Amino acid sequence: MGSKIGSIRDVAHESGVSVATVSRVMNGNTNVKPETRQRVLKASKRLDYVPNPAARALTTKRTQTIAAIIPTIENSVYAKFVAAIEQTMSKRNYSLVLSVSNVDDALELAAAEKLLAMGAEGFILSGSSHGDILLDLLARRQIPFTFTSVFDPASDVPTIGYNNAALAASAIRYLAGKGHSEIAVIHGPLVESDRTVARKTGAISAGHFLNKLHFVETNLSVAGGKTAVTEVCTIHPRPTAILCFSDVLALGVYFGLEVAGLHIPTDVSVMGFDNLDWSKETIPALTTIDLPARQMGVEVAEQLMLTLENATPLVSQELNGKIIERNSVRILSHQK
Amino acid sequence: MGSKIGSIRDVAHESGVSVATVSRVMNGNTNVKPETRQRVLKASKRLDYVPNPAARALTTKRTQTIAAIIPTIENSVYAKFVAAIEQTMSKRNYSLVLSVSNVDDALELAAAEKLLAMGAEGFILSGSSHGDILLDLLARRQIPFTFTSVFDPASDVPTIGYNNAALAASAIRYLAGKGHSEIAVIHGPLVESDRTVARKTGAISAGHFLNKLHFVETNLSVAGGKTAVTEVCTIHPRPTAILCFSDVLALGVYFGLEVAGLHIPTDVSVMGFDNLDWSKETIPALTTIDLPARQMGVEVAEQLMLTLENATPLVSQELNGKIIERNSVRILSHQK
DNA sequence: TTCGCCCATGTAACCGGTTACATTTTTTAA
DNA sequence: TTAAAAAATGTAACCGGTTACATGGGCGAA
Repeated sequence: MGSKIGSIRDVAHESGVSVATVSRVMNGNTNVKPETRQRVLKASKRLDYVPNPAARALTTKRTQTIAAIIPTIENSVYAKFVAAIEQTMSKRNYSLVLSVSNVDDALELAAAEKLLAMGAEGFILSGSSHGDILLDLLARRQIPFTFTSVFDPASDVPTIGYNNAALAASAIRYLAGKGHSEIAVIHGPLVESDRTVARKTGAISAGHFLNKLHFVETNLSVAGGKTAVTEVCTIHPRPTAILCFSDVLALGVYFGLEVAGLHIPTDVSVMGFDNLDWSKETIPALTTIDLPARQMGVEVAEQLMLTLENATPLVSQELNGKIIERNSVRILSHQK
Repeated sequence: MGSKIGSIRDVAHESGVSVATVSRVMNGNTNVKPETRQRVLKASKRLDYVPNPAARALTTKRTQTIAAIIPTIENSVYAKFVAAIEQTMSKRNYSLVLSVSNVDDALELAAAEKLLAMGAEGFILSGSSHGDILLDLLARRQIPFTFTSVFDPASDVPTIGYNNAALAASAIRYLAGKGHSEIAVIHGPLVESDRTVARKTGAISAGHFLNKLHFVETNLSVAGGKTAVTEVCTIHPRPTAILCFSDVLALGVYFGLEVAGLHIPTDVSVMGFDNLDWSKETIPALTTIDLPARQMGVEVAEQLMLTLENATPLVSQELNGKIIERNSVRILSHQK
């Protein structure tokens, strides 16, 4: 009935050594005679001993916990990202605490304070626009943190991600290269995401020589993409291509165009952003931009762990997205 | 340059009171004179003081951390579930540590040990089939835990979820009621999910009076659903309805049927499971079974927190799924 | 005025690890 | 054989909170 959880002193007593030796065994310290080690291991197994993480954290000042604040895991690419972070950290016995929501600086700050009060040693933030109070807080406490999903060599904060503006620009250029000059761009709320803003900026910069670029803002969801189509259809002349800043939107567009009786890519070309798992399965298969979400998760997790262990500084890193050509974009014949 | 993080003694010194008083203020204890409280609050703000969670956990023996082990967050309904858990716990200052992967008992055990060593006080497990070693471990340590996504009043472990067998049976009955008697059922790997097994069992029990029920096992993904269609099309006579044990599969089926040149619901009816956000947007809108993923997350989080605080026992709870009729299932006229 | 009680506050032990330093044991070298 | 060096192990302080218990001040009742 020993319901009490065993402590290191119990193990020490049980195996007839001191607590220091037990501690050494538990931490893989080499200066322990093999047979002593065995004895301790046996005893700790017998007592079901697990070192108390709070006690350990108290002395070592390490919690092995990293926080991530992300906008949502419910759809899209964040789930992939989070899964990669979790896997990478779990390999090295770190844990991830997650907080969802960063549309609002105040909410994000509150979440961060909570995460901090839980012992998070490092922070993963999404995008590059965050409240000064939060950034100050992290700086004061000397908490390492990175921005993700963006790459900006000019930022003081390390950024690990891709160049959203350049990627959007390349998408526009790709479509232009296929002969499209009337292009609609569907995107999620600008106020919620600096990445969306960057993509829009990039699109504009690449699109100024085109007839027209039409931006349609909608909810970042399948439903949002679907309803945006009706707005696109009111444009004259009707755009020959729709660029969606997310595959999720593109899926909505597929359904919206079906409702409108428009065929992809014969009547309208569609291009996505993200390269989610299913995007190659749509009919027609979706031409999109592959974002290295998984790689980004691995990268950010690894850098943060390294920094926490060796105090090496975090470094910005650009990950490359690339256009995946499939069948949803048509070459405009009258253009060639 | 006071880079050192302030401790409670610093705050005590700064505000000219004892550590006990500071502690009382930080914990909202009432026995503190208002003006003293103010003085302490000021000082702690000035020093950017945040109580060390490890030290607190060490004495209180509470970490306010709950672990969840889920099969995947990458698609489907788990993301919703996790988001709900996180939100619910975050309101009460609990944190969620997540581990992804439970296809394998050994892996799951390893994950659980890690989570335990990180101080998880409660566990959320998915489904009802888990290794005995894990269950013993949790029992020995007296860690409260629940099975989720299933409801089974006969289980010794509290289950919070829905009755998978009954739901699948009701889906079959629904289709049969619409005149379908040749039904294909597409589902993910049986070995990976006892919920899938339960659904299959339920479908069989409700379907024994039908001409035929054809089960097709595939990957639990859009791609899996799509490829399963080709197998369904080889069945003679061709099933008039396809029941998918996940909306994700159903989406794949939509694309697969499009490839096969079959129209929904004219040629084939399709029914899903989950009621993901986008399922009402498909063309035709998907008839499916709504699973209360969000509610399940809230429920399990709340129960666990309650149990940890008041030692109230966990109780099984059935959440009701229900059929959402939309336009992807046709009434077979020759049947009426 | 004095006793007793309550409220506010302080003192110090304790939680369970880690680790610097001290001590004992073993090995190496002369 | 013995001193010195190296290896193994032990002792106890410390991390930063919480809290039981001790103390002291203010006030009402007698």
